[in-house]
Parts: sequence; C-alpha cells; structure tokens
Amino acid sequence: MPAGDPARQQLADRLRDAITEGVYLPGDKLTERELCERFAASRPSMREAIRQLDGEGLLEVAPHRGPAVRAIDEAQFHELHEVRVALQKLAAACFAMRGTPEQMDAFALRIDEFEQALVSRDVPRIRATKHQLFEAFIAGARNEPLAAFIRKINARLGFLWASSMNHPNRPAESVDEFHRLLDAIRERDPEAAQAAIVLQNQRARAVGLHALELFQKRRASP
Amino acid sequence: MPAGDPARQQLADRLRDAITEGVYLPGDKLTERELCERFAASRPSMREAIRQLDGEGLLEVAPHRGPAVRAIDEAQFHELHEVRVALQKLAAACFAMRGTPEQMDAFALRIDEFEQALVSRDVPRIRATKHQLFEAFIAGARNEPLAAFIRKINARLGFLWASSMNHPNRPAESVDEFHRLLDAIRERDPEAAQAAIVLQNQRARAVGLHALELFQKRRASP
DNA sequence: TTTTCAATAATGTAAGACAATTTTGAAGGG
DNA sequence: CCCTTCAAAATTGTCTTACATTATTGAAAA
Repeated sequence: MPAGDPARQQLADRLRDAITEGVYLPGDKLTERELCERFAASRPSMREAIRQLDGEGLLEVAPHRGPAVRAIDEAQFHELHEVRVALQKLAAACFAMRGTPEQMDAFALRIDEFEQALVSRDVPRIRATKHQLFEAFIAGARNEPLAAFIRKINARLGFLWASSMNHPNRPAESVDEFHRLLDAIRERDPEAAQAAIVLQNQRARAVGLHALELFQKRRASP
Repeated sequence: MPAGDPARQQLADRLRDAITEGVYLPGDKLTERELCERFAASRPSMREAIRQLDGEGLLEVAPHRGPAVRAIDEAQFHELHEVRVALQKLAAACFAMRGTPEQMDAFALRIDEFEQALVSRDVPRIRATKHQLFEAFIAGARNEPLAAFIRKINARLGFLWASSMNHPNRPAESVDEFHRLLDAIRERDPEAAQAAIVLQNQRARAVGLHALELFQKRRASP
C-alpha cells in the first residue's frame, strides 16, 4: 500500500481493514459524514472508496439508505465456508503442483512466525502473522484470481477472529495442521494437501460458527 | 435492474454489459471523458461506477493512467478457468444436494430456451438465453457468495463468446452436456453432477482458448 | 533519428449546491 | 399507553465548477 496511492485507494484500504478487524461489524450502518470525519476525507473520495468496497462485496448499499457492512447470518456463514473450502482446496492443490521451493520456504517461515506470535499472546501480532501466513499460502498457488477471491472471503470472515481469540488450545492444533499442509506441498502431493486444508477448515468452521453465535447474541441483547 | 436505480448503478451495469459483450475488450484503455459522453453521464457518477467495477475485478486502474479493461493472457485464462471449474463443481454439487424441484424445472426450461436460440442462429438471443441458463444454474446452488463469484468470472470471460460463435457443432454438444447435468441433479447425485460440469468446462476451455488466441492475433497485427 | 522538455490532456481531489428519499420525532387519535 | 400520521431534519444522489497532479504528446534541438 504505497503512500503515494490515490486518496480513494487509501480510504478503501483503511475502511476494509477496519471492517476486517471488527471496528465496524456486519450489519453496522455507515454514514458518509461519519466516515468522512473518521478518515478525514472529502465526500467524493469517500464515496468512491465505498463504491469499491461495494464492488468487492464487503458492503451492501441500498439506494438512499447508505452503505452497511454486509451482514452475515448462519446460513451465509455456511455458504461462505462452502466457497472458502472449495477455493482453498484448489489453492492447496495448485501450491503442491506448481509452487516453487522458495514459496514453500516462505510459507514455512510464516508458519513459524505465526507460531511464535501465538505464544506471545499478542493479539494484533497474531492477526498480522496469520494474515501473512495466508498471503504466503495463496502466493504459492500462483493464481491471481483465486488469490483475490480468497482475500475477499477472508475480509468478510475476519471479524470473527477479532474478539474471539478465547479458544485456548485451538491455535496449537492449527499450527500442526499447517505443518501437515506444508509437508504435503513439499512432497508435491495435491491430494494430501487438499485433505490437510479441508481438515483445517473443518476446525476453523466450528470455531467460527461458535464465534458467530456469540456475536449474534451480543448483538441482540443491548 | 429497476429503472429507479441510482445513476451510478445503471452506469456500472451498462459498462459491465458493454465489457461482457465485447464492446470494450480486455486491454482497452477507457477515458472518463469518452465514457461520460457515451453514457451521457456526469464525471462523479461515472467515476463511482468505474470504482465499483474496479472492486469487482473487471477493470484495472493505475494511478493517473485511468481505467482499462483487465487484460487476459493465456496464463490468466488458465487461472480463471481453474477457479471457474472449482466454483462450478461446487455449484453443481450444491444444486444436486439442495436444489428445489422448482429450480430444476426452471433450469430445464432455460436449457430448452437455449437450445431453441441455438437453432435460430440469433446471436444476441443465444447470449441472452445462455446468460439465463447460467443464472438458473447458480440459483439452484442456493449460495449467494458462490453465485457472485461465478458471475464475476463469467463477466471477464464473456467477451470470448461475443465474436467467436463460429464453432459449428460445439453448441449441440453443449446442450447435451447440460442435459446430463440436469439428469444428475434430478437424481440428487452430486458426484455425477460435478463430473458433468467438469466435462462441460473441458470443452468450453478448449473453445475459449482458441477464441483467445484468435483475439490476441487480431489484437497484435493492426 | 534520438533526446529533451514544454504544452496539452487526463486523472485526482475538493467544495458547494440542490433534488430526492428516508428517517425522525412530535402531534393527534384510538 | 400505544399506534398512526405527517412535517421537519438528516442523509444520500447528483451535478457543476475549479484546480492540483501526473502522464502523454509533439515540437524543437542535438
């Protein structure tokens, strides 16, 4: 994200990050005025940024009612996860088939950094290293459209990981799963890589669903 | 697409259609002024529409150089098709597993309409019915995010079908493949449905690759 | 012919204005 | 007390204008 980027691009990136990090939650209504004030932006630039995130599917915009963070109920969560698994299976197979050794090394490095971040209990650091871990994963697949789609899904589901880092032993399992995925990729075994990422997603799905239920209860009461 | 939609939305839809129909081809540079004149729009509205299609991945925008239809070389075509197959496999399986009988009937109807359009040799009608055929297909999968992704890929590959309807016997085969897909769905057989859609895509991939090569040669010489 | 650089064109950004629509909140009726 | 109605207020939609910034172009010079 170069500093010389157009204002609208920086705004889109910052708003996307804010949504992914749970500053704005699914269902939240956003007003142009508030966004302009928060990001110190002019209305035209902010509107262009909003339109970009609308096109990315992160926002839903009803005419004359302004943008809102695209809502997620349990049905949508299941749908998103279906797509997520399909795309990550493809990514895992592609990585195993045509990933370079350098990309595998980079992936291994990100796994280690993620593991170190986990023991540090530093939540922002965990989020950052997890993000880089996924970037290394999709980079190895060498398929830009696929990477773009996976990023869009992660952007929508990211909020679930923001406040629900309260699963004690799950992260350790997660690292093991990534190691198994890396092993399969290094052995150029697409089937095993797919199996590993499917297993990873099954666990992630259960944790995510739990986090979603918590989120919805917390949303319903106050 | 209600007529009362905001101007920016209508502009985005019209520009998307123009790109999908090959009015603007991948790699074409678009200027705001020309777009504003062609669509009789003001610059702010046009810019918002551009930003939306940018977010959808249909345009690529370099700072200070304006938007361009996202280019497609052979490598990108293969990548797009990899994702396309994965998503359509999922859609086929979902349709077979949870599609309603009404959605299957609607799909069958669209197949018939597509077949009738083929014999009529009316190219715009063929395009329209093919579009509706796909819409019926993704509707049966009952997964909105999945449908959105498939639409985005179809939007980028649509131009290949615009001028290269010159494959004589391929469409008939295509209809057969759709019938096999429908049969598998009606029998609630996800595996067979996936096999049918994979076969359909293998043929489509070959035809699309040929059309892409023609397009690139025609683009290189004049 | 190639290079340089100023003129031109295009994009980036902001401010202001007003129309169209939704939301809000108060008044009134049940 | 709750619900309905409706006018005021707030918000979004849209356009015009203006100017800064950057890329492109084309002419002049080497």
